[in-house]
This record gives sequence, structure tokens and C-alpha cells, in this order.
Amino acid sequence: MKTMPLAQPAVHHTDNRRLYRHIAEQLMHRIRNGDYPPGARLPAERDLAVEFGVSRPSVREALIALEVEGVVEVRGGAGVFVLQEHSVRIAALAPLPGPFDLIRARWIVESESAFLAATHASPEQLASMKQALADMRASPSQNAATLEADQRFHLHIAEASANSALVMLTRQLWDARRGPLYLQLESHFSNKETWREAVDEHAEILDAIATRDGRAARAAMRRHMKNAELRFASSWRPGEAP
Amino acid sequence: MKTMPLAQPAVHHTDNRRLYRHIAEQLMHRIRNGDYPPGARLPAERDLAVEFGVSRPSVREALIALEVEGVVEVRGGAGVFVLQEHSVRIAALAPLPGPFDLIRARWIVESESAFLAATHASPEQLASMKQALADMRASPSQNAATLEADQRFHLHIAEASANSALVMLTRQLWDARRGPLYLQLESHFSNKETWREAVDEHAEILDAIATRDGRAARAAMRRHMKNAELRFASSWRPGEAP
DNA sequence: TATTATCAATTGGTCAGGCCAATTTTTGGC
DNA sequence: GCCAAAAATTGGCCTGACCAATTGATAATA
Repeated sequence: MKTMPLAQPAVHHTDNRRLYRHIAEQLMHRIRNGDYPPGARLPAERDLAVEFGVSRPSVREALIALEVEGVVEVRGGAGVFVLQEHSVRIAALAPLPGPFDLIRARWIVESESAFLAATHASPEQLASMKQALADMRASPSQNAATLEADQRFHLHIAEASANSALVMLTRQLWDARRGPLYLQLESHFSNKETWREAVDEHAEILDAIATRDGRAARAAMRRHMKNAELRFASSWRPGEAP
Repeated sequence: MKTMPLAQPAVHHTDNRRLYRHIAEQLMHRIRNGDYPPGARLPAERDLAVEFGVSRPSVREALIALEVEGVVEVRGGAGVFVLQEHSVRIAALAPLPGPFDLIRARWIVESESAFLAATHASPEQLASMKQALADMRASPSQNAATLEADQRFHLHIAEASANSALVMLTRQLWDARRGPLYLQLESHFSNKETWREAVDEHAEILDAIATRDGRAARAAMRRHMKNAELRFASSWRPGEAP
């Protein structure tokens, strides 16, 4: 028996394509509306599919979107439950830390990552660090590309620490740089001389890790962070506190 | 013709359930690693399905997760493309760190927070820590309430460090405890004796901070973390890695 | 030759129906 | 009433198919 002639989706989605998005919006609307209060269980995937006139995979996709957004929790065999708003929202509302707080936190976290990386770094990870350093060297001054390579370098060190929590923290610290008054300052304090210094500091860190000298790696990272703070401070215009 | 006997997924996902998450993580890793640079087109859904040894719907679910995360853009009929400004969103989908990684990361972060707190803690913050400690003492063993008080104690220390980035990191480390196999273990390793030990360790930390002895505070926090790791390890059932 | 129109291949979009594993609910026995 | 076993429910994942949009190659045309 051949497949049926393909029913037109009952959900009238004006936004072309992305059916799952439309379903997700419908569900989100109901949740906000209180039809599905926090903690409640949504109808079964099969039932939702019938109700919306779509297939179960489409409903699944919508539910996954809601799950990724932190709205619902999917418990296998049990059901889909509305999540009472939790940590994510709170973190989003918190203001981003200022540049100096970030650098000092990185001083703490990344110096220990470097220490651990000296022990655990694999040849592949060392190669990745070397590549990132080369990408930094490729540019005579700081720009968007070198900033990306810089982040890549530090993240590779965190990954080489063999501690996924440190990777998570390092990522968060770098993500926090997307703060409001950060970007313009970035470009401000970057002249050729300070940039060369920064690159050389990275080279020292990499050398220490490559030679498996944990203490030297930690010391080099701490120097780098302290110097970064100084470079940042020197480019600071008085009258605006972080 | 009946359906084939159901092939076992080639991707060996240790993290129970949520296959799409595993696939999304793999793809995210490649994107971060530069295998799929910004603007590049990912392999076709069908090809990815073959490569990962999963079905196309599973790949689709992973891609939708990445799309919701803002990492990729799906253009119907054309392909899936890596977005340019994906940096911020890239963190959320990463798997939660295991308990041991978390404790070691806390050893690093919170010991320095304690050191700084000894210098900067205000009388109000000291009072809050004291209150949290009292709430912990109020219960003879560990439960949900004491866990909350425990978190409160440590967050107050982070706030007393006068570094908002450390607060952010500490919050993230505690949020990560929402991991899958964490909660059941929590209740497992809590007998009255070990709980009393833990509470006493907190008291030592608070004493050191209250007397403005930074080095002692750091040392006390490191002892606490090391002991917590030992307590956790002793309750660990062999055969299940984090 | 350069340009454009057409067609075929590719790729995402969606549906249908199926079996499995985990969970929940019901049922049956004590 | 209480507890264990069976049945129903539910999410997890798979196979295979067809449609629609995009893209690139090909042929027709100026």
C-alpha cells in the first residue's frame, strides 16, 4: 500500500517553513497563558500531533526547541513537564561583570588550568594551541580575528586541563566579555607594541606547557593576566568606573 | 515487508537518553574546533546521519537544537550554515561536568573567593554566612534544606570577595550540580557523621574569614573541598564513571 | 561567445507507521 | 489494606517515502 496523498498541515503557519517553530510558539503561548502551569504535564506527543494536525516528529522537534530554551523538561517514559523557571533566567538577568573582575577571575581559573594542562595536554591539544598562537602572530595588531584566536588559545588550555568544569568556567568568562563597554575598549588599547607583548606572553605559556612544567605554566599565565590587567588599566579613561 | 531489526546506534552515548544532544555536542565540538568555520555549510542531514550511524530525524533534532541555540542557520533546500556570531550561545548545550570535575574546580575558585572574602566581607555578609551555617546546623543530616543553606553559605563568600565574576562562576558551578547522576548520590553519602564533619569545616572557614585571616580562609576552604571529594569518592560505586 | 532558459541533482520539510525501553497505572493475590 | 506482577502509557529512535525549494549543470538562444 502506498503512502496516503499527504495531508495538508492543519496548523496554519503563515511563517513559511519551520513548522516546529510554529508549534513551539503555540505551546509557549499556552504555558504563558497558564493552560500548562509550572510542573504540569503536557499532553502526550501523539496527542499533540493529532491536535495540531501534524506528525509526531514535528511535535518532537518543537518540544526539543522548548527543552533547549529551558521551558520544559522531557522525561523519557513519563512525559513532558513545564519547568518552573530556574537558574537560567536568573543568570540572564544578572549584570555582566566588569573587565577587571573578569581578568582577576581569569587569573585564578586559567592559571590553574595551565598548571593542569602541563600534565594532561595531548599532542593534538598542543598542536591546536600552537596553531592558535600562529594565528595570533599572523596579525601585526589586535582585531576580531586575533581576538578569536586568543580565545581559542585559552580554551584549548582549559580543555587540556582534563577538567570539563574548568572548560565551562573559562567559556563563561570569555562569553562575559560581550559586555557593553568592553568591545570598544578592546580596540582602544591595542597598539602594535602591546600586542606583540601579549603574543610573546602566550608563547611563554605554551612553552611551559609543552615542556610539562606546570609551575612555570601557572606562573606564566599569572604574569600574562597581571600584564593584561595593566595594559587594560593604562587604556582606562578616568571618570568612568567599571 | 516488516521493519528491519532496528540497528544499534553507532554513536556510543554514555549519557543516558537524549541522542540528539550527543549529536549536537559532536557538531558543536567540530564547529568550535574550526572544522566547520563560520559561514561554512555542514554536510547534508542524510550524510551526517550515515556518518554518526543514526537516523535522519535524530540529526534533524540535533540541528534544531543548534538552531535554537543560535549556532547554525538552516536554509531550506540549501543547507545548514554556521553562523558568524555564535560565540555567546555556544556554552549552554555542553554536557554538564561530572561531580569530581566540579569539586576540583570549586577547590580552585572558592578557595580564592574565601581568601578575598577575608579582606572584603562586610558585617552584613558575615552575618549572612553565619545564618546559613546556623541553618545547616539545624538539621542532623543532609537534606534539601541543608543543601540550599550550603549553597547560600558558599555564594555569600563569593559575594564577599567583591568580584562579581567570581559570583558568576560560583553560581554556575552550583547550578551544574543539577546534573543527572548527581542528586541521587547527594542523598547517598550523607550520614550523620560525615554531615557533622562538613558543617564543622564550614565553621572553620567562617572563623577564618571573620578574623580577617585570608590565608587561613583559603586553607580551610581547600581542606573542605578536598574532604568533600573524599566523602564523595567513598560513596562511589565502582563500575560507573562520571 | 555570452546569456538565458530549462532540467536534473541536491537538500531540507514533513509525514506515516513501526518497535523498543522506561515509566506509570492498573490489576491481582495475599 | 498492601504489595508485586501485568498492562497501558509515553518518550526514544528507526525506516522509508514524497514534497518543495535551492542550486548547479546543460541546452537553447541571441
